[in-house]
Amino acid sequence: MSTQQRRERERAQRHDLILKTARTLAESEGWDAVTTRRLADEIEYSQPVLYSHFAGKDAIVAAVALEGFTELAARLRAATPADEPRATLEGLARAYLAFAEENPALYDAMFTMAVDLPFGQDDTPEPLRAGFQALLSGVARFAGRGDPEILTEVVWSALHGLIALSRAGRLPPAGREARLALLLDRLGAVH
Amino acid sequence: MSTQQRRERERAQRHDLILKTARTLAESEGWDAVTTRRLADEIEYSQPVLYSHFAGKDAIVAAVALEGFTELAARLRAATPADEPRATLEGLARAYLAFAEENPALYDAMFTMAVDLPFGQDDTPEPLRAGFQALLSGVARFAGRGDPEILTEVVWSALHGLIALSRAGRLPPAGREARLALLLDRLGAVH
DNA sequence: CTAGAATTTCTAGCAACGCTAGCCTAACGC
DNA sequence: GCGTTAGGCTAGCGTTGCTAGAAATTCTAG
Repeated sequence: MSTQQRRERERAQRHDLILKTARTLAESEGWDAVTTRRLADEIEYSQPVLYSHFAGKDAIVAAVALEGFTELAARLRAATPADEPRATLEGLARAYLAFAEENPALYDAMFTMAVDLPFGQDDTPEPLRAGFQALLSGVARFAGRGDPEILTEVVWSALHGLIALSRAGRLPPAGREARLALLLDRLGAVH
Repeated sequence: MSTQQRRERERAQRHDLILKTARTLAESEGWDAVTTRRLADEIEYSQPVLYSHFAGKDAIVAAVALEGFTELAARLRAATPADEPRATLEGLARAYLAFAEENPALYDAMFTMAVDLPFGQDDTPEPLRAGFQALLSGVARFAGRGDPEILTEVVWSALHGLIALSRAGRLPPAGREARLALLLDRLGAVH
């Protein structure tokens, strides 16, 4: 009985090793470098073991993305709310932008690659729900008469848009703070 | 002399045929279906001819994306400005969203795939410049005291964010109009 | 009209990708 | 200590983007 427990523990460790390696590799050399061969090589196992843990490469990316949502949610919860609406939103926005900037590959996995992570449905994975909830509970503080969910979705969209366009080289880096200030002015006021 | 002109004309036609076929195929079956073999098959030539027109598959996607920017610019210019700021922004926003909705694969090529189309730099291709300019000239009408470029960038980011998150299934379709209304309220007011 | 030259197009194949069948080894339970 | 079983590995399939070199076509000139 105990040997089986040890095996399961070792399997769990290898499971985490795969995810950790995939993430590290993606962050340092980009997702293109994360091939099944390269990944197998890094963890010092052969390719087929990957498929005993995950259904395929997409599933690995999706699992990494889920980790990302958990971390993002934690970052957003750690953004301490201020007294004023605008300052509260600023804290959330800066936490969100910092997360995306510090973990570009992870953010890509969450929003650009892992398209088939359902959201806003019954079978939405818990980490995704937690991520939205963390943003929502912050935004709800200054939603005023409006629907806090709608406001949260718009805030989220705007932040994601800033990141996506910046990353694609469509927005000049110089105007970063000015764009954020404008966004906070417009969305951080109680209506 | 005339035979060379005919050849150049034929080459140009085939050039356009490749782009048209790639775009149609992408729009109907997704970019995954656009392989060099499939594309060669559709235009009834062999693979290597593709490489006599474009440096590689990425270059084909980039060329399709450029077409997209030209069309998007036209759509935005066609959005007739209204007297009120909010209505003007609404026209632009609806034109932008409609374009993205009607040409999902094209929009993907423009913003998700063709990452190496430089922007905001000296060597920015003309269609990209035109696209931003079309949005800018509309937004500038109600920029108020603020920097119209910054406002344009934020508007653009917000719209792109809405599209990107919606497409990834991250935003419930039901709230579409509500999100747009909120966005117009906040960004379409003169400050 | 024909022979040689030049250009264009195709056939065939390379390396790398995600993924899998089937053998082989090693650990386990009795 | 031995048969059984679980797990990992080798080898290979089909597909991808891309390219070298042969084949075919078109043009030029006598």
